[in-house]
Amino acid sequence: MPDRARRIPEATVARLPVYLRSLAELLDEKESTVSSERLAEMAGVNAAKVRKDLSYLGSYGTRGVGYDVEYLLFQMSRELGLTHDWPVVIMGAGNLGQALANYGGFTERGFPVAALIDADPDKVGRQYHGVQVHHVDELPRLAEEKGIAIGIIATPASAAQAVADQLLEAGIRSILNFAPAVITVPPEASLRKVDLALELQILSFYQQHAPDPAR
Amino acid sequence: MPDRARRIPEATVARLPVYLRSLAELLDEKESTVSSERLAEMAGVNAAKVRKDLSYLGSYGTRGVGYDVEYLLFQMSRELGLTHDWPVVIMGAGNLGQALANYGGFTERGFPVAALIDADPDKVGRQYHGVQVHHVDELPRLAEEKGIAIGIIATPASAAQAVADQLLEAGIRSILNFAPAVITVPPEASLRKVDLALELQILSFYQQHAPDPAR
DNA sequence: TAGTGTGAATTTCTTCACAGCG
DNA sequence: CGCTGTGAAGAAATTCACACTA
Repeated sequence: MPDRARRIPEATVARLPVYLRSLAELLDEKESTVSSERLAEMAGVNAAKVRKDLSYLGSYGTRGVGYDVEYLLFQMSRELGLTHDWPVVIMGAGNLGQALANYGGFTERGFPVAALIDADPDKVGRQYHGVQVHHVDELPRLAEEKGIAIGIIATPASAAQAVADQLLEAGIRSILNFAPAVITVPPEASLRKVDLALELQILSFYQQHAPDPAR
Repeated sequence: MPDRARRIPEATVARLPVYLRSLAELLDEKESTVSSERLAEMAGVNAAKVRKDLSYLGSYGTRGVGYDVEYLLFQMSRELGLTHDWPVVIMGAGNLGQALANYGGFTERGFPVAALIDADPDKVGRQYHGVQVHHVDELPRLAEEKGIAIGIIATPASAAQAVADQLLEAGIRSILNFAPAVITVPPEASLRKVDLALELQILSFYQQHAPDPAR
């Protein structure tokens, strides 16, 4: 266990990718250094938080100057494990699964879609955006062969837990769940969820409780 | 300002939709009451949290018995502002915008897609899944006429802030941002974000730091 | 001198534990 | 007696404020 002295708080981990994106922009603009203040503005947080967050990675700044963009970008990529690609598998070749396979953003950011999986024999063998649809039974083999470490659940809610179990069974312990269902995984696995309707419902709450109930 | 005595904490608001979904399931199964323990299990949290969260809505439980499923469902819907539909507009009729328009889950949960908006004249006038594409200039009129209160940003990152400003300009103060960019809105507006690649990067971090670095 | 790094203070969120009620 | 509702304790996250140094 890497129980390192300075474990990085969850809230910080969730912000690192935002900083990373900001740094990539700065590199594009040929900026060689950046202050916590500037980075905070770009990331939409405050400067104290940036400094605290970055301090968990190590002392990579220079007092009176700021942070070296390229060096910080490298250190952060390393910490996030983004120095190599992570092939992903998408479970469910329905509307959402197809859309995700079709979405270039994953591959572009180092998460190539290695396979789509569906239980429907009619879909198996097809291709979407160059990604082959396989049967569930192939999952363990594919996971092994293609070194898949992350599974994306894009099935109906009713199938989500079973599909999560199949992923775990195949040795895939990082799961991103798009199905509107609560799924549980053992503590050694990681689970993130994206629930579109839920986000809208949260907005609805604040809309409902807005000072001036516009409309 | 509704500075009511018991403001509901943000963390609680974010969980209410999960409880709501669980309650809907229970209603389906003809369960008339539910304990905090059972609800906690369904929502993937612990019972103390459920009770604390529900207590912000009022004292809707019965000691020794639990919560009346139907009554709690109603009170929660009301609090979340889900007793009526909230028409939404999707900004950007590209891959993602089309996929979202095509995704039935929104309408089904009370967020009908009233319009797609795109700047590209070639796309204006088309329909996707029965949703008409309009030009940006039409936004203020559409917002007014259709009572749109929520805007979904599905444009490239480079356009996201400008599009957010257009939404605010049109009186739409609740925004769900899918573009991989930080956008800022005035304090009276609400903003939620969904960033797919970011979620994968967070998973990558934990994968990287996993006890047994499977693969 | 400008801007980092970080203890300390503050706020927010979670969990505990039990009084109190149906 | 069982389960809610909630003060109080505890943990996590945020913000403050300033010593320190390149």
